[in-house]
Amino acid sequence: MNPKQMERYLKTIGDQSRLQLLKALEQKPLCICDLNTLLDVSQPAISQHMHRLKSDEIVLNERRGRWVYWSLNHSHPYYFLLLELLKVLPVPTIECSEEENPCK
Amino acid sequence: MNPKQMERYLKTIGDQSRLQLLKALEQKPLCICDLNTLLDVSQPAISQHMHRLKSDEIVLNERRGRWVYWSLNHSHPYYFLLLELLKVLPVPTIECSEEENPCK
DNA sequence: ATATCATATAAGTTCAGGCTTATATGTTCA
DNA sequence: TGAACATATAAGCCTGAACTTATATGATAT
Repeated sequence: MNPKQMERYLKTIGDQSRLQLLKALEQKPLCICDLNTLLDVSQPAISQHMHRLKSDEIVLNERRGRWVYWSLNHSHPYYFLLLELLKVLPVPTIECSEEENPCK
Repeated sequence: MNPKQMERYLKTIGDQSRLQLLKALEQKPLCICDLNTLLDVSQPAISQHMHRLKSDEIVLNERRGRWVYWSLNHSHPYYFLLLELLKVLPVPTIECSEEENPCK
């Protein structure tokens, strides 16, 4: 790995919004509308963050009907290093039950 | 640690110039003029990078006469995580002997 | 088929930060 | 003391990226 590639990886995870999204996904796979209850930004912003993470293969996604579910890529070379970083972050509050999140 | 603080740390190390500077310091303490032979940027740029790293306590510095020597801070909470990242980077070529570097 | 809902893409704005050059500060030594 | 050298600070430029709103795409279900 060269410095430029490592910079790219660190810039991808080095964003407070994406760190919170990753922390939420550490618990379980979630769709965009679940993740949208976590941060105070627009739906396109969430989508853009997730695609940035995907372009670096840090997360995986899978469509299930109308929803696209996102999860951590356990096979990423820095998956364990990422877990080490996420360890010290607070678990965010996500609303993903039918009663709480109107998207279900 | 909150997401904003972690973002700050990752942004500090997530720069290809600073990664190369850190990799060089992993080998041994060096002064600005040594580090200046490593990257193709100006002396003020090196100085600014080092002060950014110092403000996050990732490196330490110590004046010895005209020179200021910089070293990794082994007591930083993420020192070992940093070593893990630096492990995969190539060791840069630094000129710091009297013959090679005119600053000595 | 078409309305509805979830997600993605496009385009534009704003702001942080990494560089530059110019200059100031600090140290040594004749 | 002042010249020479190492480093730091100041100010300005330019690019990338993190948002926004508007709109397009894709899937389900009536």
